[in-house]
Amino acid sequence: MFAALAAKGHRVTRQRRVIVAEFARVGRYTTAQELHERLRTHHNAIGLATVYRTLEMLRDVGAATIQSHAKGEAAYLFCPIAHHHHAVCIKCGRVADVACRSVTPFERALSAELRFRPTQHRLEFFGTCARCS
Amino acid sequence: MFAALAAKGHRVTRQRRVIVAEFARVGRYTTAQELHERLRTHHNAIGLATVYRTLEMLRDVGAATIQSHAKGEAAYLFCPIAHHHHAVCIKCGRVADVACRSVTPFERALSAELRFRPTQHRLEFFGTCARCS
DNA sequence: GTCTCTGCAAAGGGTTTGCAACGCA
DNA sequence: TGCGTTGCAAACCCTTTGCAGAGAC
Repeated sequence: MFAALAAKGHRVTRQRRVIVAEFARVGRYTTAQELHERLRTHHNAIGLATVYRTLEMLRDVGAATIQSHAKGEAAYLFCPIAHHHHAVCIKCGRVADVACRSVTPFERALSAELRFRPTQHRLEFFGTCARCS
Repeated sequence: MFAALAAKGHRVTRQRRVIVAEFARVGRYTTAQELHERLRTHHNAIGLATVYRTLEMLRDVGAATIQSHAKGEAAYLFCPIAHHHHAVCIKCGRVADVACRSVTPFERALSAELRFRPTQHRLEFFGTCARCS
């Protein structure tokens, strides 16, 4: 994970370690503001701008995804693994990773019917997780 | 479409007709600012706040979806029909509607393996449309 | 006639930026 | 030592809000 940073010429600093650790611990979509607040609480004062810059950097190296559903703050999810999908719990917000499968036939239909050439897709499920059911 | 407004106690005004017409014409994700600019160009000066309020109202009556992928502005898509998916062209931005199918087996697997109870999903394809290929 | 809508401008608030000090590599 | 990073605060800019006049029904 940190190796990916170095590979892109980014440095591994104390702040980045702390932010990434906390970000990974959250396990759901979170905002820069919330992360900043959590770090303040944990006695690791880190500038808000640094949190924003770090999240943006993580996105750049493919270790985070952004999604601002509604107006207001942008939500980031720590997500360092390759292509897959998400099952988002609408009660607790926790996000489970789900392997990608069975979208291919759908894509084939797209090509045939619309002459649309799919190169990427995004699939998210919303519902209730085991704990919240 | 306008009937849905009346049904929810909204009024059909000149501004709303113009905004909806232009919004529907766009055929891709667009922003309040862009819509406002297009209307200004077309000699239909309408306040920016009115554009924002109208988009929000359309979302309320289920005729628009919002999605702010990146930072900055929120993107709205005119989308007055029931559940379906989108095929977004990464070159011209045009969005084609795609009927929903073949996600059910995936959902069943989710229930079985994660004890996650899916109630909703969102699927989007990105690629090149017929015109841009 | 009533109650909603519009336009304007100001307020609000999340995000970015400039710059000097700091600290990985 | 060199160059990326941090922190602070100010700047930005998208979005919302307050209010008086206009308009839908």
